[in-house]
Amino acid sequence: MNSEEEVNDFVKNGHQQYLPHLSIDPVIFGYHDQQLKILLHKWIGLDGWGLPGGFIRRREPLSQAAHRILQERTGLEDLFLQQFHVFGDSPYRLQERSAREFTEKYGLVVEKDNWLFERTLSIGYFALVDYSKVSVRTDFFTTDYRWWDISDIPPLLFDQNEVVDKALATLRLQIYHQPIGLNLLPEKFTLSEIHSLYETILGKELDQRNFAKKLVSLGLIKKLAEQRAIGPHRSPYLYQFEKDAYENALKQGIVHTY
Amino acid sequence: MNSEEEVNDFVKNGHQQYLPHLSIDPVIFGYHDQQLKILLHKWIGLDGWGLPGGFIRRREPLSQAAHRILQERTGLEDLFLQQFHVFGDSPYRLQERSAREFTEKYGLVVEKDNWLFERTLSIGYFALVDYSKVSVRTDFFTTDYRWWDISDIPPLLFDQNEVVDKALATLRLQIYHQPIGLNLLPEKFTLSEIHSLYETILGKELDQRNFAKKLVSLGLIKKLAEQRAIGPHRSPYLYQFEKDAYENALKQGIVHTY
DNA sequence: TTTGTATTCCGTAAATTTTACGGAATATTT
DNA sequence: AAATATTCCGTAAAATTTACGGAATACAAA
Repeated sequence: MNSEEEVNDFVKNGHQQYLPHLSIDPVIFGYHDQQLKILLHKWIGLDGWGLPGGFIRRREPLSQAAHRILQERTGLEDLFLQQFHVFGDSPYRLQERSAREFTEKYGLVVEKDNWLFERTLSIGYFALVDYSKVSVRTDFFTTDYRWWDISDIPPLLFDQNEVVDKALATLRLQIYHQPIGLNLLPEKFTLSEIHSLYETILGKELDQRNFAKKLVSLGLIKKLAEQRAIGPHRSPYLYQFEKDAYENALKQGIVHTY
Repeated sequence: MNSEEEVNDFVKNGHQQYLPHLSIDPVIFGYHDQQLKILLHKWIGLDGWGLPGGFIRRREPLSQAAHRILQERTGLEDLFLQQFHVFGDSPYRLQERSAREFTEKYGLVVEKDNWLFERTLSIGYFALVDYSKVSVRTDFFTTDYRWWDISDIPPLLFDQNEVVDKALATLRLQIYHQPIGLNLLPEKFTLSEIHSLYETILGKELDQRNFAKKLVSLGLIKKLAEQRAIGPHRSPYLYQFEKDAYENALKQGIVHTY
């Protein structure tokens, strides 16, 4: 959606294609090189940073909409994506927005009862991706984007700081119950790599040896015979996820601590 | 909403008062006397059992709407009520319903594009109450109700069996991380009572002694000096929740097993 | 070839938590 | 006083979690 024609059509006729009152706002966590970031877009007019949201098509299943929006924004398919909460309490979520303001900011003429100004509840999803593999796309409303370190999130639009906080809390709770890493690490990875991943996401240190013991004893990873030469020091062995156990743990959940 | 006038107004003009495309469908778990049940209403016309749902007012915060709906249906305020999932994937949730059918079943004349026939996503909440303290109210659409044992849920409308299953799974997972019982047990209760409560909810046996030890060691309950005379046998001591620890555990979560 | 550097690899003992389990105590009824 | 029904208590074994340091090794530089 970038040409003026498309944008106009979206604003004027979007309600025919999309459900009003609802948006999907994904918190996209990007991990790479021991850093955990989230993807934010700069919304023009509103002049602030916000989540890369989208709308649900009228005959589109909810989870499909979430995947589509993520795909449109990042080019990624088939990743860890999970619904975590609906936000509909904050004053921002109760307010209807003004058409005049919109016209001033975007230079588009719209009617007062345009669907975009109605009260909108936000369905929060979060995803976990390798941000070095993402090619972010912007559009008419979002001209710029940036990956922000989670320790350094700027003030966001509406109640989206709350959304991000809750997403992070959910992710950190979840990692105790479900495995993570399948699409974030190379097919074959070292213990250090997966260890760093978990430490970074949880934001705290984990004993290297006990951590590895735990994952192995849960049957989630297995040691390969291969090693990887990466520098002037002993070469680490490579590990692989046990797909079956991994899938199973995703579904069933695991009860444990690290 | 019971007079014909009110119902007509709701059907015709409800969209002015309520958000379309969204409903709140609470799964109300009722516990009493070692039985765990859920509240279902018999929906006339649709001729089946379903959850006692409701709609969100246009300027009403989401969680307030959930509490209101519960209050309207059960008379209860201030109880354990929690959002757990949005349902928008099942074919039922994509379908729009037909006006003709509606007219046939309810004898109300409605237009084809009435708001009630549009695709509706369901925001799932679950609550936990003492069903002996509930006075259920019905309305024009729901003439009858019944508490159904969770092991014996009938086929429900739409995708609501899935909703109920997920609610139960969430409850059972949650009880490992957050305390339960504050509004389900008397102010002062015996170990047997709280033990039965947990066994019933989890649907499995828990060692009596270890269970009590755990709750005490977590600081969630404390033993009182009083006993309660209840039969031709030794009288049990009474216990009370430690409110502070309880509230704290609700917020922070506990990591443990039983 | 040797030496230095950076990183990986491994295992055990102590502490804590969880599990398993049975017999004595006691309030009431007969 | 005896019978009945239920509560109360504690310990030992098993399992899990935690804490922790020194030898091995791949490469680079001398």
